[in-house]
Amino acid sequence: MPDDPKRRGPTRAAELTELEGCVLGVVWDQGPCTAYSIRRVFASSPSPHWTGSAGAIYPLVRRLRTRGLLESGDHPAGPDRGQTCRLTPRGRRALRSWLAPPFPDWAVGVPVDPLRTRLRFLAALSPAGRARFLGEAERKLREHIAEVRRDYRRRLAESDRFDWLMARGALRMLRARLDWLREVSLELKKDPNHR
Amino acid sequence: MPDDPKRRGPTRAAELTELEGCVLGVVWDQGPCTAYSIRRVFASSPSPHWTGSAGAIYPLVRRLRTRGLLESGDHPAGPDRGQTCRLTPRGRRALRSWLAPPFPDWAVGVPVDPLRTRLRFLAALSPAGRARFLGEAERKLREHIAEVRRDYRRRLAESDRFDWLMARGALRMLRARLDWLREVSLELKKDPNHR
DNA sequence: TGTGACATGTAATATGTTACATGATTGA
DNA sequence: TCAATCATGTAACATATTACATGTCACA
Repeated sequence: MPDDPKRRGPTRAAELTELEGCVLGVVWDQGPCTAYSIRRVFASSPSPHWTGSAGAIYPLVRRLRTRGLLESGDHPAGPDRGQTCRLTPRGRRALRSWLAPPFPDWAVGVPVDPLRTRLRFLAALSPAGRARFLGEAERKLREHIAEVRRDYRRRLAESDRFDWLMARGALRMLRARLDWLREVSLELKKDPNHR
Repeated sequence: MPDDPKRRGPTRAAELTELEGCVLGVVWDQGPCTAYSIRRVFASSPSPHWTGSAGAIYPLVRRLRTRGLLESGDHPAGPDRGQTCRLTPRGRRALRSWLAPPFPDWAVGVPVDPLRTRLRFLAALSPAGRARFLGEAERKLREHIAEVRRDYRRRLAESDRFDWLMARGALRMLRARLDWLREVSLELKKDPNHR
C-alpha cells in the first residue's frame, strides 16, 4: 500500500486531538472547573460522539496539565476535594490554534454518516427489507429532529449566540439527511428490484 | 456520574462494529477477495474516516474468520500468496442484521462535524479571527465539494445505483454545511463584536 | 541485478470505553 | 443510619493508527 494516503499524524507535540481541543474549549467557556464538570458537559451534550467517560477525561486533563496547557487551582469546597483547572496562556494559544485555520483536510471532508454507510450495502437486503430500512430511518430521523428542536428550545435561555448557531447547523444537517432519504425512497420506488 | 448515559456496548457476541460491518459489506460486494483488496477499498474511498490501515484490517479479517463470518479460499495466484475470504451464511446474516433496522440511536443522531465542533468555541477568537475562520472554511468546503463531484463523475461508469445515491447524500450534506457557514457569516456580520 | 510497486503482516503506541473501587454528602 | 447520588479516580480491554519488517513480482 502507498502507506500514506490519509495519514492523520504523527501528532506534533503542540497539536491537539479533537477531544483535547474540546476540553480546552469547555474550560475556556466555563472558567475554572473540575474534571467532573467537564465530563458533565460531554455527557449532557446532544451529540453522542463522546461519552465523557471517566477513563477518557481524567487522564486527558492530567495530560493537558503536564503539557502546561491547564493549571490547577483549589476546589472552592475545600482543597481535599480535588482540583479545578483553568487555562494557562499557553493553553489559550493552543486552543486558538486548534480552532483556527488552517483546517486539516478531514475536518472539511464529508462528515461520517452511519446511515449513508449502511445504504452503500442496501442491495444486500430484499426489496421489502430496503423499504423497511428507509421507513425506519425516516421515522427515527424525524423523531430525532423533533428532539433536537426541543432540546434547543429548552436551552434557549442559557445559550449564547454560538450555541444557537451550532443548533442551526445540526438541524440543517439532519434536514439534509431527511431530504436525501426521501430522495432515495422515491428512486427505489421507481424500480424496487433493480440491484 | 450516572455512568450510563450513552453507552455503546458491551458489544454482544453477535454484534458488529461499524468497521466490521463495512468489511463484511465490501466482501459481499466484491465476492471472494483478499485482505489487501479490502484495504484498497477503504484507502481509495473519499471518506477519510477509516484509513484501511494494515493494522486494522488484517487482525479484523482474522477476527471475522474466527467468528465464522468469513471463510477462506485459495488465492487465485497460488496458495502461498495468502488467502481470499468470502462470506459464510452466518456472515451474510450478520451483515444483514448490522445493516437493517433497528438502528442504534447514535446512528440516526446528529452526525459529527469538526467544523461545527470548532464553531462552538469561535468566541475565543478575535472578530478578525472569526472572519478568517469562516472564510477559510467556506473556501475549503467549496474546493472539497468540487472534488467530490469530480470523483463521483469519474466513477460514474463503474458505479451502481447505490454508489450514486451515496454520492448524492454526501453532496447534500456538504451543501447543507456550506449554506450553514454562509448563514453564520451573515449572522456575525450583523454584530461582529458580540460575544 | 536491483529498484519500485504490490502484498502480507506484526509491534509499539495512543486513545476511548466499560466496569469497578472508593470516599464524601445528602436526605428519607 | 442507610441508601442514593455526587465525585474522583484506576484497571482491563478493545480498537485503530503509525511505523516497521518481510517477501514477491515486473521490468529496466
